[in-house]
Amino acid sequence: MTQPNLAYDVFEDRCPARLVLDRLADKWALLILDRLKSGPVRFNTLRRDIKCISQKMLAQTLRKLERDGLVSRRAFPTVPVTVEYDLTPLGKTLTQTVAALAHWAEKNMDAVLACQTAYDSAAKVAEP
Amino acid sequence: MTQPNLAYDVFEDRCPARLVLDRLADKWALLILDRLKSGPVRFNTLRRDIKCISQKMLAQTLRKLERDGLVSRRAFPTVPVTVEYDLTPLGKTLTQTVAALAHWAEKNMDAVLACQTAYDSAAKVAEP
DNA sequence: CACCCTAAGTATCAATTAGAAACCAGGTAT
DNA sequence: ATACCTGGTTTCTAATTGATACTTAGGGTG
Repeated sequence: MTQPNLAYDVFEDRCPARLVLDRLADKWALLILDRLKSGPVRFNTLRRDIKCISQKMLAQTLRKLERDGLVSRRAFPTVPVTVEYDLTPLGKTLTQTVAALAHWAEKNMDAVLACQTAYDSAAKVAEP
Repeated sequence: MTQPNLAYDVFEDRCPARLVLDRLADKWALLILDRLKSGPVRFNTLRRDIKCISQKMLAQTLRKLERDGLVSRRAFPTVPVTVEYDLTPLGKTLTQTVAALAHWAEKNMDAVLACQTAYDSAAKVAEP
């Protein structure tokens, strides 16, 4: 696993791949990408569906994802204005992976929770 | 895609799956998990390999991953003390997915960078 | 006309979090 | 004695987040 075949390496600080991973390593970004996997969604629908995301973080994260070419924005001159967000082809190449992460979280949540409880009670015993 | 078959849903705010995703949606956690995929690694090796991670964030993230049952810690009474971190069986079920994310970043970095440049120059034109 | 409604955002400010750097324990080597 | 090793913790500052309010542009109602 120590084969730097690719020119890029997420472990390198200067490597732009690190920046890209950093963008992906974001709760809201992952949830947005996952929510968009089945087709275009409007701003306020995202806001409603991704519980407790603030308007600010939604707008901010969408803008970043758009800048990165993962999400596209289309505004329709309806009234009030309609704005649709969708995955770009590049964004679509991520859906599998993002969905896998979200799915892992849902599937293994119980195990993680149990580990946390065990860890915490062990710590309580050790540290009187 | 609107089938809440699982009892848990990352889109729900109260759902613990959200907490788990939140832990995974972290730059340092992903890099640590990825670095550990090929076997146990010592603290300072992690620190050296994951460029520019601070001691504080490394210790903090390792502690969280340990609490979540994804990473195990073993201290050997050598001198100076040796501490090895390793993936737990639960942690190992994540390696595929995490590696896929890291790999995606490395593979698609150029495309993302190009999109960013295009986005920025378009913005510069639109906003004089 | 005045008033309130919607969608899709910004602006503002407090609170949380990350990062940089120093410090610590406990032991070895010089 | 002094300096150095590992594996941390503490402290302080800078950046990010979250909560809340405001904006813009138009439309419907009384």
